[in-house]
Amino acid sequence: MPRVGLNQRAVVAEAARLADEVGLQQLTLAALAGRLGVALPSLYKHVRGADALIQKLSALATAELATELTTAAAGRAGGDALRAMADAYRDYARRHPGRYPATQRVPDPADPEHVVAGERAVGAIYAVLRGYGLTGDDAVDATRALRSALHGFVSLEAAGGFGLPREVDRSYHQLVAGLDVSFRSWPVDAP
Amino acid sequence: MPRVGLNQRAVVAEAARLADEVGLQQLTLAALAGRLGVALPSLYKHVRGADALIQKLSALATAELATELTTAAAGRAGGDALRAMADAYRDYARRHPGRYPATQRVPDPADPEHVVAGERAVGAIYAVLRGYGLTGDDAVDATRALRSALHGFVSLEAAGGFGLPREVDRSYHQLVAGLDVSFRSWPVDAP
DNA sequence: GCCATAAAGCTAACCCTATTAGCCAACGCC
DNA sequence: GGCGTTGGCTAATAGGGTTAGCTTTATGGC
Repeated sequence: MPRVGLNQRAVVAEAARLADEVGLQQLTLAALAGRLGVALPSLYKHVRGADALIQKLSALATAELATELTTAAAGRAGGDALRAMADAYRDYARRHPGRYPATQRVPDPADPEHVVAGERAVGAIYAVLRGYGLTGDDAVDATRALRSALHGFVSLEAAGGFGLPREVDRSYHQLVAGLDVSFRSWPVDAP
Repeated sequence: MPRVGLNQRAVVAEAARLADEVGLQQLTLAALAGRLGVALPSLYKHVRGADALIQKLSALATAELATELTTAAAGRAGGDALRAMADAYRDYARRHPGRYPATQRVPDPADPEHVVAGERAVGAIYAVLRGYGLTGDDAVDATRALRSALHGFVSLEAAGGFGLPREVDRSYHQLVAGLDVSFRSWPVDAP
């Protein structure tokens, strides 16, 4: 009986592909094992269990997203960088409907790769905000605002929450333009 | 053997309480049945199944949220109304960590109560935006932006996504202030 | 008051997923 | 070529959801 020759990387990579096809909720060890041509319990040689698998998938997706955000913002500044990054963000979420929700898991402190990926993603946002002259507490608030707006939009869109016929692209464009305006006069009012 | 005397309302209400305690993901028919002092299959006399239960829970939570948003905005206008509504939104999500995520399910078209609840919630937002002079497509875009920002913030907060020590209340306040600024000059740029 | 019927509960059985234990065989190294 | 490591397997357990079919309670018409 020849071996399939799996390792953790391959298992997680296939899990990511499967998640994108069927959705993160429907990602099941049974289906994954079937995909890999292996019996279900064999997966336990490579991952600790279902939860650990998703955590690893989160690390992978976060790293991918961080890279795409960084690339998008490279060589741009201010509103240009913001728009490019926002587009990259939404684009990733739409191309990877299964991986994207996994990126919202908080990184496992025991997984250095995961932690680094998370820092890279936040760092990319920070860099864009620096272009608006934001640092310190203001940058923290602005980062949270940006993440909230992008994540909120993208997840409502994925959930089918936008019923009306009005073009979603236009709405996203407006949202990002609104963020640009806000960041220009950040912090918006005195506490 | 005396009857417990359940009905769908009671089952869904208890499901909502349980979800708030253990999380929507951990809401299980088995646990719910135990709570209600009934065997698991008995629940099928009142709900079609696990998925239908969550959909009913979504209808309940959406109705509650719509009411709270409407109440918060009543008697206020402009930035005042926006802030009151945003506070009510986050407050609901924090008081009801299990119900809140259920509100993001798209309403079941076959459930008139659910549909109405969804319309009331969106209507409350629309009313606030009318205070900014927004109507038509602009209001659609602004509604999506507002929902995205609030939902994004609240769900990142619930997921523990805000690691830094910076006060979360302050960040939320800034986010809402930023929305206020944006809505004042909406639409932000020409398409 | 009585009985027919609908509704509310039950048990039993089945399927699917995750997990653990323990066995066996393939691969890699010396 | 032996031999340890390790990647795969089967079997078994537990938990959740679902369906079928039975029993008993409440209820309403007469």
